[in-house]
Amino acid sequence: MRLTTKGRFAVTAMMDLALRGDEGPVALAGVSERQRISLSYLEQLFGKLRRFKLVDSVRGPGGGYCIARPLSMVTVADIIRAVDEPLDATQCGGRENCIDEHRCMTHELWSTLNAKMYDYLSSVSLADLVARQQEKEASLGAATVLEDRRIGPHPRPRNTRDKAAVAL
Amino acid sequence: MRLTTKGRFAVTAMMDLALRGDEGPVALAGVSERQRISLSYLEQLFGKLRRFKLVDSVRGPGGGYCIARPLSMVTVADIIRAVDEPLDATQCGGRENCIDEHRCMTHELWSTLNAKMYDYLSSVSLADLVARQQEKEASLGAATVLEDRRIGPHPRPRNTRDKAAVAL
DNA sequence: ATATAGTTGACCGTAACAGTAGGTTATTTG
DNA sequence: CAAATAACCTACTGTTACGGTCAACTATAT
Repeated sequence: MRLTTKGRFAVTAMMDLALRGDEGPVALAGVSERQRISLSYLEQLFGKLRRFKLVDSVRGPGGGYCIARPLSMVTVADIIRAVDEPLDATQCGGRENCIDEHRCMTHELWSTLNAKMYDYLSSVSLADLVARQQEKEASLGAATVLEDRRIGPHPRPRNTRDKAAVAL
Repeated sequence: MRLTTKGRFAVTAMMDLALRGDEGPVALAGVSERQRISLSYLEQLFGKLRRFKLVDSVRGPGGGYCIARPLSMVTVADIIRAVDEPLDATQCGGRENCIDEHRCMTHELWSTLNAKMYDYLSSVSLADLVARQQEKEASLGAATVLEDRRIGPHPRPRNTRDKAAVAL
């Protein structure tokens, strides 16, 4: 399991979707500006997330992405696996540094570590992250963090019931 | 905490040292052949390990490296920290993707993961790995894994009491 | 004196990451 | 229908780190 900003970006973007998922599809342009992530880069990441069935896409005006399952069924491990393709680059995949047919002396060490990381990231779902985030916002009394930062007129399409940009 | 083959190589090499540490300094040339790791690469790694005081070096014929502390006082985390310099590249170090002065929504997620990885790797010492390895060898009845694979004549210097190449 | 072996620094090819740019296709709205 | 929107796709860039090589140097033991 590899850990890079790629995976972090993906989790952050999925969080953004989760927090405003009930307003219909979320456009990447919005995610890009709120989370300060390059739009084209997001498009690449969401291409992968879509191929892994973690999100559904809606094309055309008012379109965007929706999370494809209940938030409690999407774990951080799922997201990272989707974008950071080679899941277990951490281990010598049988060959490579493993001597002869014996497993290398440290083989178990790495596979155990891998499992521990995977266990943790699998234990955290988007629902958990959303709950944690809302808790934080409530205690701060501030809705600023997730405000819409778009500069232009960019009128929200359709479902903008302007339920306040705050939360779920 | 980054995980790469660099760290794996370093741990493997330290294991090699640990397993024959009582025969005096261990030359990198031997480690290189036994563990199939490029000598020059090992030299780089051990330069770092030495600067982090994890090993002591002895120059000249019969020289090599010794582990600088009791095996139980050297953890895998120590080794990885020494060679994979930027310890916590996993987190946004305060800036970078963290929005405004607020910590980004996923900040805690990553720092918790980091702590979990660190906890595990800190809980495993070279003494543990050595014990595990000897157990494995005993049950296999095979001493082949750690045999000296040098091809040339390369006579062992000094302390070669030929205590059998097997173990501690 | 000579061979050994650690020490240092420069260098190289590859691959992955992070990001950019341009285009195409589908869908909604006026 | 036409125009705007936004997903989709491909190719390309610049940077970084990894994995590894090479050559020169210094200290030490025989």
